[in-house]
Amino acid sequence: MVRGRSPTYDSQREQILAQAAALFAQRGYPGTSMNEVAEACGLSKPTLYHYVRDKHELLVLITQGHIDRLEAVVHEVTQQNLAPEPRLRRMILRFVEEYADAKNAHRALTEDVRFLEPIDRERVLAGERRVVAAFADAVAEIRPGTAAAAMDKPLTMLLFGMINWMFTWMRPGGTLTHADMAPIVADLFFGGLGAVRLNRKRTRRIARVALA
Amino acid sequence: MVRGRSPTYDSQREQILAQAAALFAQRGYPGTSMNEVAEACGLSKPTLYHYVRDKHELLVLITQGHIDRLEAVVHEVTQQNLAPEPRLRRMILRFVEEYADAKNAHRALTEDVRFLEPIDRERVLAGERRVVAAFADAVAEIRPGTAAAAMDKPLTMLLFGMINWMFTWMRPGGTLTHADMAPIVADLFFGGLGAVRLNRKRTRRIARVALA
DNA sequence: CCTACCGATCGGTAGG
DNA sequence: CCTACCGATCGGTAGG
Repeated sequence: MVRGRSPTYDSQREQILAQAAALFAQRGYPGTSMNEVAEACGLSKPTLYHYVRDKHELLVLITQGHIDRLEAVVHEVTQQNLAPEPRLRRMILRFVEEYADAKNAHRALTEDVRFLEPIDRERVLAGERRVVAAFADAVAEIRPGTAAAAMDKPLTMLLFGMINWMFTWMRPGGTLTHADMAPIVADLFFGGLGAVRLNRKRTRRIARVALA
Repeated sequence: MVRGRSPTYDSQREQILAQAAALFAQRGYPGTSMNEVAEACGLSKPTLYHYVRDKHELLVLITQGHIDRLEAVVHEVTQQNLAPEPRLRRMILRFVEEYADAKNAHRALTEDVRFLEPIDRERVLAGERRVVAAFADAVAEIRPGTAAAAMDKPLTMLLFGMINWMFTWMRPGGTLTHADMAPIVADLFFGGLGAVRLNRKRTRRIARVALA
């Protein structure tokens, strides 16, 4: 006969993760103390430790949870069987929305993943690689041909740069929302792909590098 | 009669800044101890404190020095009196080169500026704003007209996203160098500008927001 | 330029 | 024997 956890245990834990993510986003993982996490949650430190094993577990749950949601978005969009361009446009929009909803977890993912233990870091980075691969696949289908294929990944990373950098300059209460920016990012990227593709001299040079 | 500093004082100080920048880039500012800085420099901690007043001064010198160099690049390119597009292309290339040379300082600038004291942070951010304004001016000259002017700054920030994000995924020893990427970023951006500009429906909506 | 320390705070846990 | 907490303090280490 198991008495079980408090009915509020899971929601309390979720609130702790949200507070910790906000503090990690503001002050970084090493710059955040468990005392501050406890205080932000309105809990004593021993009570905080009732809900989480240690500081490290907070970072694991925040970063892994975020990358899991991003992977879920990728799978959801992939299952819609869209053509490459609408598929990538859809993924851009859904990612920007996800970043806006989970901006604290997103910053922790981009800046604090280095503080994970190797085994946890490797699991998170594997998720990141699968996400990047899904985007790069769409880019590759939009840019068919073997010579320029070496540029699919770098171009995909430029796209991630535009959307990952948005959280550094967009104001939460501004007139321009994340949802407004998504189609602009997509237009800029798809419009720009044509300009990069048409540069034949470079394509030949890149192909030489790829074959070397 | 002043005995003066050791002739190696300034070079020793530069080496300390370089080592500290590398540690801040790896482990973040709060995650780096002065013991680690001293050890990396092959100095005792008291000797380290002979060259720098405190941990904070290291961060000030690293971030301010980097933004000063970036502003110098802006002024150098501006004085060449190029047309808007070649001017912006030149700035992109020179920035990417500067980031490659000072990637540790660049990461400290982007991630650790929040740990500066308010007065130092404000000075650094003022430099960043002048740099962004110089890029945004070139973007505005490339996209003349009043209706779409509200998008000059967001588009400029997407450009910064592409180049600022490069340090997270480019491998120092890879076949693709930072100098290779600069014209690709420029092609993608200028090619994409046309696609964003041609979207008249959105331009009207953005204009309404700007006038509201 | 060293050892030896300080006030404080770190992440984490004791007894009750 | 579980959970949900408290005031106080653990062993070590931070910047200086």
